[in-house]
Amino acid sequence: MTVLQGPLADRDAWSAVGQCPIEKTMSLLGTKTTMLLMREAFYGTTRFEDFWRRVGVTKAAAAARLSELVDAGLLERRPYQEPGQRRRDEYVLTDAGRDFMPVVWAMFEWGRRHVDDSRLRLTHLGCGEEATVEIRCAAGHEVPADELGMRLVRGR
Amino acid sequence: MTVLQGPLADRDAWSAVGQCPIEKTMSLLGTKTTMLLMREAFYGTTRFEDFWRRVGVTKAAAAARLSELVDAGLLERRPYQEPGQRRRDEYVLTDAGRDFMPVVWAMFEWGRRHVDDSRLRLTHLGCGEEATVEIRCAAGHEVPADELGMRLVRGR
DNA sequence: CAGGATCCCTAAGGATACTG
DNA sequence: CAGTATCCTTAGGGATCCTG
Repeated sequence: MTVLQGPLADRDAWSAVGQCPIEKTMSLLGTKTTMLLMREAFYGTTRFEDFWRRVGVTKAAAAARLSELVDAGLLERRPYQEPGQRRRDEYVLTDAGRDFMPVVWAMFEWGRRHVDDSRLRLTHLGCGEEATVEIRCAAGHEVPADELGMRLVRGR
Repeated sequence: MTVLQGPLADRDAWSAVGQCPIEKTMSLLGTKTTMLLMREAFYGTTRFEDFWRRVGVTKAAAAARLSELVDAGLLERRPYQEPGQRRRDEYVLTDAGRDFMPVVWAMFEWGRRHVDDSRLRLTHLGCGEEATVEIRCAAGHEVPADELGMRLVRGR
């Protein structure tokens, strides 16, 4: 599995490292509804009504989670106006929101392979090939489980 | 964003597709404790005591989530015996568990970049380069948000 | 060390009704 | 359409005590 390097070798001496980013991410966005709202945003949904109906939750739940997503910076409220209607807001992805795609699609892929047996496939529209979520290094190698390590950098 | 192709173009006509794998994955494994237990498993933790202590939860919570992970097939109980001690079980990753790595490390990466500002970095031990979680197609292209689509395959 | 049992608390959601 | 307000239920988790 993941190997801990240098000062990290002793898993119990991690106090200097601080709270884990996984924990912070889960505390902020770790509910089923939140993941499904992000899925919808990736599918192109922007209107409140479409969000709660497609995700299958009540308006109250959708409103609460959408506000959290806006506060966390993954979605942005943008005003729009339909002819003859009053001004409303729609929810659009920010860069931080788009950056969340690997999380959502990694869950999709795991579920598809190990529980769901779904017929849906992620696709690269550019070339038509199937797409997957993978761990890869800056040199371009795909990183298998036993070659993945954790390192502590200094400064920022 | 993600573009829906062919019969999927109308997001509201998805009844044939069935329940989303993301939803199933979150229903099964969507708690903070579960994610942190998987993080520990990736770090190499196998003993019950280490799990609950390092994740920072009570033994009751750890036992409940670990059992779920075993039932879901991500961890496996394996008997071991220390000299002079009774037989106990340790928890080791299965293939399905290793397959869950992109989910956990994608969360890690998002949190590190957008909330935590952590000094930890994923590393490819083979070459020493930094590793990230990315979406890539079978032809080897990295897939940007606006080139990711969803397709419905037939049969299995 | 590896749990199971009990009691209490909190966050997330469902249902339903109401407003601009 | 886009929410807000209220009431209720449930799952996850903390604390504490007990057992093999």
